[in-house]
Amino acid sequence: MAGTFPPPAPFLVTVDCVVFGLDAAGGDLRILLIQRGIPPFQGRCALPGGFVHADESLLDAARRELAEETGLKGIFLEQLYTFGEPGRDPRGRVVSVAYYALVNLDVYPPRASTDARIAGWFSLADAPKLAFDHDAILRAAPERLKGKLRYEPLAFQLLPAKFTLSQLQRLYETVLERRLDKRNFRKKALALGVLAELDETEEGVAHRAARLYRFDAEKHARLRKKGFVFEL
Amino acid sequence: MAGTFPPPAPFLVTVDCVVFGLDAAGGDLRILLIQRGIPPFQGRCALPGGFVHADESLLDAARRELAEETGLKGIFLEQLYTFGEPGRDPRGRVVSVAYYALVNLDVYPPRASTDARIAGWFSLADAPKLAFDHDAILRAAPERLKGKLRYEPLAFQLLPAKFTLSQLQRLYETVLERRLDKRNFRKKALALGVLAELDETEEGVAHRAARLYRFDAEKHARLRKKGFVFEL
DNA sequence: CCAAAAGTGTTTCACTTACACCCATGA
DNA sequence: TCATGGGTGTAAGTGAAACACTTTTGG
Repeated sequence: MAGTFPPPAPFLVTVDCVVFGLDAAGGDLRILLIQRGIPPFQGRCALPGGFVHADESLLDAARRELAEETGLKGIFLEQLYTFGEPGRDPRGRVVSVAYYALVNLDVYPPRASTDARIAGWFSLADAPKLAFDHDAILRAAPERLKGKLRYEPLAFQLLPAKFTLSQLQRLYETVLERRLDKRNFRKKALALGVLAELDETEEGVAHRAARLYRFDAEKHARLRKKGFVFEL
Repeated sequence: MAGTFPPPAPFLVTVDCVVFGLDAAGGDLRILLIQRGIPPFQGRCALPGGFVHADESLLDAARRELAEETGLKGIFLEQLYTFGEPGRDPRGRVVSVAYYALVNLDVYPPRASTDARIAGWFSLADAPKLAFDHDAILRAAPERLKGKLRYEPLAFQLLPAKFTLSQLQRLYETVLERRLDKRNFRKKALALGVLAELDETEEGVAHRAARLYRFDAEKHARLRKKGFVFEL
């Protein structure tokens, strides 16, 4: 590069994804890990991800790697943070742009299609030690989720399309790590005006069936344009 | 890289800094731009920044570039977002990790020390068209600042060490783009318990001199450990 | 004495919190 | 009939918002 000294150093760029999934009961937030099929760290657990290709955007790369390594497509994906300490990757100077993804476990049973094996869904508490500096990436993600859940309708990415208010509440309790009052939560949730009540109830439960709701994304988009801020 | 196909693409990595500065009156938030001394976009305005060296962290690179191009040292610096669209830089595939910085204009009159010239402090409204995709980076920064100012004591990075409550209020009004009630603001600010009242007043004003305060960072750190969350 | 900003309390309203019982269902 | 979670209202308290005048200082 004319005029620059020292000359720019060559880098490799990867994307890595922290994929959050909610179990059916809604009481446990899990992370999807893969097991590396190739060195370095062969056999170790890691976040799904890989090198960004020459002609694709960072987001496209994250989408592609997620599809290749986990089979997940079309799910919520947002940039989290970029990690670039020298020495974080033995293959050389590698910068990793981390993303976090949200998915409902029921709808998308993941399956790998490349040489990375799905290791499975892990609770944050009992995730194994990961390859590279993926532990640090993993720790950063729940903080972001915690912060965003309050002010953006991210919860509906983790729930099935039709859900009960109790499921929604359990999700908030799980992510925010505190108990919420049932009556107050329901009042506030319904007052938002973006939950559509369905003429259906859940099935196959051994107690009174709960009413189902869906998130009205169109209504939310309309309200947002008028200055409305989702807050729960 | 054994086992990867196609082989990882080579990238260059830059850091770019959106430097916010507050004018003395406190009513205008400005951005520091430099004028590029070398191609590409020679002569155009741009954000201060440059290539990350082989052996330095991203944050260190941001600090170094900021010092080289603007003379600013030891100021608040936090990662903002990473931009990596193919084609965003004519020199090749370049990923830019953007940072934002906060500085008080009085304390740090900036001066360049490399071939990048200081172009000056610009209001967001009348910033010129920038090199690369720096316009997009520039647009992202105030959003982040707006969000963080409410929940973290960032304001004190923009103000002088000793400031009046009116200055603080003007800053909040400027960044949040809405008027605040004077009595309510002062009540809330003082109730936080992290502002130390000084036995001094401002000088050289053509009206009643206001009491000066400073931010008590130690007290804030102590309170934070006990679960206190700054909120204004 | 005038202009300019500093400084100061109270009331109203909205929202948050705390709290307990009956209902519907399937096993 | 029992166990399980679904569903509901009210009262008290807390924090936010609205609001106007007097004080101090330098010019």
